[in-house]
Amino acid sequence: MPEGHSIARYAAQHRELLVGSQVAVTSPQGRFARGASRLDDRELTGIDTHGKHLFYRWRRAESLHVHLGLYGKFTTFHGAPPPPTQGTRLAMQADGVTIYLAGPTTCELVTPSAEERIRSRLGPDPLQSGRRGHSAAEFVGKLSRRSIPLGAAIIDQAVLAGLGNIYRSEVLFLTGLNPNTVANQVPEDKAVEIWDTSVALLRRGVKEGVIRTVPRSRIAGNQRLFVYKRDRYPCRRCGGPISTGTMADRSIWWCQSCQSTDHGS
DNA sequence: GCTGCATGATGAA
DNA sequence: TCATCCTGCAGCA
Repeated sequence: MPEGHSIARYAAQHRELLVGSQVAVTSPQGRFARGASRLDDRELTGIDTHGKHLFYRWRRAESLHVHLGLYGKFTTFHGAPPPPTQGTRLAMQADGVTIYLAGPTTCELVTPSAEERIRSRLGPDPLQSGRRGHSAAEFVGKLSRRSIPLGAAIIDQAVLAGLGNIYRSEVLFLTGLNPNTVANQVPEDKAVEIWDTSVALLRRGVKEGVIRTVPRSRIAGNQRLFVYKRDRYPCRRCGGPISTGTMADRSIWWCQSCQSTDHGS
């Protein structure tokens, strides 16, 4: 679930439900007990995101930094919540709403300087496109300094913050780029296209709550993607085979003929 | 009931 | 490049 669009949705939902309220914060599991006690009964003043990272702001307290990793999940309950499970790291309650957090990679308090260190390692976030530090130009610059394969570069959060393993395959298909292309060999106009495509896809993901890259009119059943995990099916565009391999330690899929290394020139 | 895998990231080697 | 951490569930017996 959690690529950048999911994080943005959680942030929006939690803003709606909790910002402006005094929040009862606990750690039923106990692993965040100390942090929870520092936040308990404080007012939540805002929530910011950067790629897959969440930062919760409180009146007179350090920020809460959450990263869901591969398994982390928030669950929201209106009214009486079920008892927390053994895995419930964090519980936030206010105004009849309860939010549980289970399985995060990170759930910690951060000082402003610690947050700065985290953010300084992150590239531009397509969902913040237009804000300072989050532009196509920033992305193009970072991409041009990498001599790793493009398929590895665009899920490197230091290059582009927010894309995960599904989006990387889909973005490269939609831009017609082969994942094996060396990042710094990508022409600038194609790099800008990667950024613009990421912006559009992530925004759609935020709006719809699922990752969909295939236009609605072409969707058969619930098949929403062009290439991700589709190596047993023909390419939706050319009918050719979908290739798969491992890149940056994770599986990747692409169409050999639609995604030519020389980008069709 | 068990195994392996997954939309993530880190740190050691 | 690999082991590791965390949870949930599909697939298989």
